[in-house]
Amino acid sequence: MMPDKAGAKARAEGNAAAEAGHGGRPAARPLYVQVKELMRARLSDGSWKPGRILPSEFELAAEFGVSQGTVRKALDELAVERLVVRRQGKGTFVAEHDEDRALFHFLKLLADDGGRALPESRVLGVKAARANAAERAALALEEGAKVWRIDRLRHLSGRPAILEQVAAPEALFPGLGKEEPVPNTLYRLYEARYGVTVARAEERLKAVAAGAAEAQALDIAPGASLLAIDRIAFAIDGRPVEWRRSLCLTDRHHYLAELV
Amino acid sequence: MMPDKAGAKARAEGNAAAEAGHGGRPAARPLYVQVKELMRARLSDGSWKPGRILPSEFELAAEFGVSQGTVRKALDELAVERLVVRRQGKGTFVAEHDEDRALFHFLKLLADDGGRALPESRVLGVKAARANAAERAALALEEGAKVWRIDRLRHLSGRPAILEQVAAPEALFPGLGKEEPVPNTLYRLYEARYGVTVARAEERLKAVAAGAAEAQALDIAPGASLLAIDRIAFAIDGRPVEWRRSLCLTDRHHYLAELV
DNA sequence: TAGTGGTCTAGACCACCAT
DNA sequence: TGGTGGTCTAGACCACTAG
Repeated sequence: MMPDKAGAKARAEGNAAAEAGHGGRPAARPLYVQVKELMRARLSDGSWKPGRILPSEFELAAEFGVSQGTVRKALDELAVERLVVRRQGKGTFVAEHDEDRALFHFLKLLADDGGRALPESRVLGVKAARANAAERAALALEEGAKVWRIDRLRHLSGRPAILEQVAAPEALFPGLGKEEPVPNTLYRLYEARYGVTVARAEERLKAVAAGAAEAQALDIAPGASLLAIDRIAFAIDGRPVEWRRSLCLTDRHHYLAELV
Repeated sequence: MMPDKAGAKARAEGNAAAEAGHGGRPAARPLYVQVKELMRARLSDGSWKPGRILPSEFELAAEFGVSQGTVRKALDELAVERLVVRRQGKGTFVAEHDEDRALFHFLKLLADDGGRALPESRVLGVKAARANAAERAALALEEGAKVWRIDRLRHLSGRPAILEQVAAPEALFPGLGKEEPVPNTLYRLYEARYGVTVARAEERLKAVAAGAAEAQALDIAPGASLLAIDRIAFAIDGRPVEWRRSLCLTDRHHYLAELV
């Protein structure tokens, strides 16, 4: 543990406790924030892989030279961010995009009757291309950078309901387009195959009119209203790693948002 | 403080500290959760009014017969729920729907260029009526209960953009329809005039086609795509207190959602 | 200077889980 | 039975605010 300012020497010599809490340490950023960032870095760089168990709070405290309570506060906040999962009596684990989380945590579209229909996908096409301006802006890419574009049609309750184009940087996901088959839950693939964990996302919604091709794919009339969802997904370190645009039929489904 | 099970007598006699943390108390629900619920009740029943300062953590701890750390944990969670606001060096305050929060915290519609245009309202009509089936379902009302219905047109960036109907139970807001004028920020009125604090809300979104009357009000073509937002607002105690349906033009605006 | 919330530590006991 | 996270207390010092 290397704190921001003073106290580093004392800490390195093993009397961290005496310095950190009770002593006259200036502490630019709170200790628990520093511990949290160190742990976040391990989650981000692959030192702690998804699904694996973390050292116990006391072990982490000893390693970082802080008290168990400080480690706990850092872990609490990582748990709120869903980067780790606590299981009483067992330990603390690195969060994983299991099938359920991948499918439902980031998919806010529900059936009007309350059910969650399984969103099965049919891939319409996969190709690599130079990123266009919108993709470069969303993904913070340089001019000339390449992306994979995946077009697919997803079904809800057995009916075509979501027409979707996914754009992902080729540099981050080499060979993604050659995966056979492209799985239904891309985030699991990003995590397992490329070590990229999607931690959060931003979605921007608009109501738009269906174009001719979209109408045909979704089996609706041209000009019908569709819910357009633009999503940017961010990795643990905050980098944007995927951009997708989904056109959704909302005659029997709706998008649910909770405001606190 | 009346804990769930055992320890009540000891606590009432003043040695709560000895019993609660170190003793053999079974503790069905954690102490801090019980403290939190007690404080939530005070916020809900008007004992602690919006804007007022709370007793200090030590005073609350003494009153409830727990340690300051336990009160702190309860307050931390209430702060996450935005029911209280902490200000270092000053104290902890009951959260208030100030102009900004009322306008922007629950309004997720942003201009595409990133600006937040002030949503000015023009009231089209206010009337009392028996709640229809949809309103009864959303607001958990009995057959025959009455609601106020407020129709209004809201402008964003100077253009008509949101056509909205608000439904609020008459029993909860007597005389609401006679307020002159009906203010732009209803939640502030609910709070200041009726003691009802909106704590959270659920929104369900769909893309719909504009009807003739809607198209005229919004100055668009009939059949154009609109974003329909159904919102149910809940008070601190969890009761639904308002239902509103907003039809939004999204050609220059979008709805922003964050997924964690 | 006094009071408040914010951080940090230390140590106790509980509930849960695997063995 | 031993180890884990979960709760609770106690007491210290810091940073901020106000008089």
